[in-house]
Amino acid sequence: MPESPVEYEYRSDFLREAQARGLIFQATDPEGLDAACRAGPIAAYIGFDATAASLHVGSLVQIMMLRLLQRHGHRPVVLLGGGTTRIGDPSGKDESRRMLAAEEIAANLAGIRRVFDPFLGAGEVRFVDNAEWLDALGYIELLREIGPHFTVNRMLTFDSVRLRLEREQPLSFLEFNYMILQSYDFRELFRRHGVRLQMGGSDQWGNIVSGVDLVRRTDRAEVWGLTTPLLTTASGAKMGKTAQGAVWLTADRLAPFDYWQFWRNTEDADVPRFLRLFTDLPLDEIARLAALEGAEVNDAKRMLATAATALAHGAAAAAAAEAAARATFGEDACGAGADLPTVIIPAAELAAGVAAFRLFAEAGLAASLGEARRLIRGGGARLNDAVLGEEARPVTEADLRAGVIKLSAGRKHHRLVRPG
RNA sequence: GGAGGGGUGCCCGAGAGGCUAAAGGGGGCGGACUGUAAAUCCGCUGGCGCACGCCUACGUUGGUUCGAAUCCAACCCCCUCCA
Repeated sequence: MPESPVEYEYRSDFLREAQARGLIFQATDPEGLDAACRAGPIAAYIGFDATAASLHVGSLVQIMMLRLLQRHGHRPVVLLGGGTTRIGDPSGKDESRRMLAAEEIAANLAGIRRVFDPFLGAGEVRFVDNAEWLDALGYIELLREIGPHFTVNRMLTFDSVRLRLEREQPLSFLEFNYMILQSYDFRELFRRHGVRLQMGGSDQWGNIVSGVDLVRRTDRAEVWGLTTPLLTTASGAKMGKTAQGAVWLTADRLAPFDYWQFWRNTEDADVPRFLRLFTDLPLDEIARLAALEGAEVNDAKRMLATAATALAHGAAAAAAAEAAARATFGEDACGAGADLPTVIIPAAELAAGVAAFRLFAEAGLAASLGEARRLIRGGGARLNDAVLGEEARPVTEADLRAGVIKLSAGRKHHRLVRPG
């Protein structure tokens, strides 16, 4: 990992705000970059590999960075890694990933592409797939043209490589090449679209610096790199992982209600930082919220949750999630919030009677039937707000209240079941 | 190339023929307390209509045994020392 953030007083609007919000970890040549940003609109990119069909909170800092760039009148470019995904980035990973099939990558690309719409849809944004040039690249051609500019000595010193070696984990030659291709991407984007800045997580520093070097050597042009800090919660946990899986940014993977809940449950100590990073709220407003203490922090958490959810799912969905939360957790909790995530189960199934543990698993409140059983055994499962005592208690139409059944796993996880 | 040591569940790590679905910790989930927070305390933590039982799991493959994470063989990978 890079040692320390670069302390530099930025003067361009974009970088100043990025810095104030805590989005900047380090940059190559901060002065030069700052000057370029002040001179006029700059095109900057961040790459996203297609390892899954959607993106989760782990990528949110990058997305917010592009959004901020766009808001300041610059030109965001989203590089989709249709080509590099076939290699696999070793950065920050102890083990090689399994190789993805071409169809899988194609499907993932389409899914990821959609994630950006709510965040960047308001302005200009360019999407580029590096398969466009990487697929056509010949091996000998690449070696001759790019190879001379990389020394193995140097490559071995980069964290992505070094850590894998130190941790006794194999690094395949395939992965070893990743940094070269990412550098090639930067140069290609510079040549094709005038991109002069690559941003990314701090684990990308080595790859980014390589690209900057390559462009300088072969094109004798000045381009820059900028990284965002690696985010952990105040208690030190990696961000965005829950038992049910990652905190996804799209509704098909994680209901807006649950997304809202994720932010609502932020630790106190993280609230000001998250407000700056993950919302567009003005900094002076955030300063006011950050000053709240004790139970009042909850007001700030609600603001955070609603603002963050609005960015990913739209203002309406965010408001609905907030309303559902009020109905579910508030003083006047009337039981079933109408906007809780709803699961449809076949009416016939309900007519025949479903074992409670099975229903919990089907509703997504437990990862397996066994987990559902344990949940009920432990007294954490409720049906229409009444604690379930028996795992296999049959659930039938008789349990419908106003057409739905409310299931709860613990205080925080709720689902409505509707026959259909 | 030679000699030692090692690869265990989501992670770290103990176990050295049956009492082992595998100690302990971390993480996660649930409960209590709270402010839908943190800290703390308690419980749960492979799958299966599951008190029985069956299946899967201790690098891989094969073997010894009534019985193997534990013994043997070959192979793969990692570490240390020597060359």
